[in-house]
Amino acid sequence: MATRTRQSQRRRQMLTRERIVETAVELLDASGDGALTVRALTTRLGTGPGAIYWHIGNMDELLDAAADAVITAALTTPRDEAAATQPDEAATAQPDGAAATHPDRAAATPQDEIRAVALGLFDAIAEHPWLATQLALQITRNPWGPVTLRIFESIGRPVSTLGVPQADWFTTTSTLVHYILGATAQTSQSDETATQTEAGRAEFLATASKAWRDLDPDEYPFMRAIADQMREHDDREQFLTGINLVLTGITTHHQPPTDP
Amino acid sequence: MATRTRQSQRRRQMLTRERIVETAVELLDASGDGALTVRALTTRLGTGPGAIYWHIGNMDELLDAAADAVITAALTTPRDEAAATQPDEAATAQPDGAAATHPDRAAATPQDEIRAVALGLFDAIAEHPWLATQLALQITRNPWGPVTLRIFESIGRPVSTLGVPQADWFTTTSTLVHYILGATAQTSQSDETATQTEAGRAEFLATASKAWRDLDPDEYPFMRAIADQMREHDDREQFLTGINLVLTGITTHHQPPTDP
DNA sequence: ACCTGAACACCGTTCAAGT
DNA sequence: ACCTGAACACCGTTCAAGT
Repeated sequence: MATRTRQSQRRRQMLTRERIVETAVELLDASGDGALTVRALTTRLGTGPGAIYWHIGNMDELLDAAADAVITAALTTPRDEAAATQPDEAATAQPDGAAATHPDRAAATPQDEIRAVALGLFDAIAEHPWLATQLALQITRNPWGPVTLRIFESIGRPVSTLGVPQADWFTTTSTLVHYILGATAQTSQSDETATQTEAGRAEFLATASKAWRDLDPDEYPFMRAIADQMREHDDREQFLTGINLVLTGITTHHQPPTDP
Repeated sequence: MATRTRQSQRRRQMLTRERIVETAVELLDASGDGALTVRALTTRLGTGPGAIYWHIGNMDELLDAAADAVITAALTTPRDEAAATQPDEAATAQPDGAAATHPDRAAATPQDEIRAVALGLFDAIAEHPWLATQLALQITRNPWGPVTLRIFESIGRPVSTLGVPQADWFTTTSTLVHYILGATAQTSQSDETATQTEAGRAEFLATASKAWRDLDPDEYPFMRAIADQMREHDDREQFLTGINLVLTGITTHHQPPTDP
């Protein structure tokens, strides 16, 4: 039968840590957060649990490795891909002021580079929704693990050419990274299936908007006031605006306007 | 024996959803993230699992309720407490520009109110470390759940009196909230025990700083460059600086300086 | 309506035993 | 050195049965 040959084929290639991490990412991509179990791995790899545990210490380590692999790819990928991965959406959803997404070679300005890295992370999480949860967990449990380090380095590099005094590099970069992580955490997607199509997303926004307007006026006056903006907003655009807001804060804090 | 009487005492007061949530918070505070199990609840409440599931739908719902309870308390608490909860630290660690922590009545300026709410969340997470993980999980799994709503409302209210056009309220508030959530997620504490004492924290910072300096110079030039700042930084102070940076970005973006 | 407690399905992890 | 597979401890959750 086909099953037997596929299994033996799988068995034929040797089991490595790399192959386990690869399969873990596949499982997570295919079926989301709860799908990565040792047993799912063993059936897909045609082995037993002991084989897995020979190569990886435990489940958390594997989750870390999977997240690290995807994040590293997202951060080292040529920046153009970030915009190219979502072809149809990019055309409609991408508004003005997103010139950063198409630098032909090296980024033009540090700001462009920061925007490009941020969008790279944003898009990576859009492609791998489990990453949002995983990033959040890693950052709380191991705040200076390899993933956080890589993100800090990627954002910090352009920050260091931004003109802020070196003494402020750490705090400045932290502010940017923390915003990026907070924003991507919430933006991942509310309902994995409903948000896939454009119509489904519109419906979701309309529902949420209506829910906000129906809130208690005494307890939630602000949320009611912005219910309309909720319906009309675009996550990616809002994310970029936030980046620009923080960048404005950083630069104006350090270099008061030279022209009167 | 004492055990028997205590148990029957517990049994005597009726089991309510509220009492279950209360006990859940106690367990989480006492022993952290993994300590909240149905069985731990049953022994502590002197019941069986069936009794628990009569009052709460499932474990996730209980976790949500626990987080909601603590967050709500942190957001409605008179702002003074935020500074008062960490008496000795507040004296040393609190630098300049933190006048916001002691408004005698209503906050003086919107900025002060925003800082006060943010610090309230920061301190709540410092007191309940499991909140960091829980907040991160909730925001990714249910981006517009009650907890997020409450935080948005608390930040959005002062934002609406900041002078930015109403059309930008949602995006502006999002930027602030996302920064706050990202920052508090990472800041919770690296090693729960080691960071409790001042000496332990200093040692942790020194170790991390040294680790950064020992990184690969080609891969991590930036992290190496800021290793010193890591050793000397204070989380709370850095958090406040980040808030101020974002606030600067918001206000300068909307009201160009009127004086030349 | 509210609670009991045994039972179920499903985890991650271990480890003697094989090759 | 690398893998097998049964076994263990521990989860969340259900449900017939009681009061």
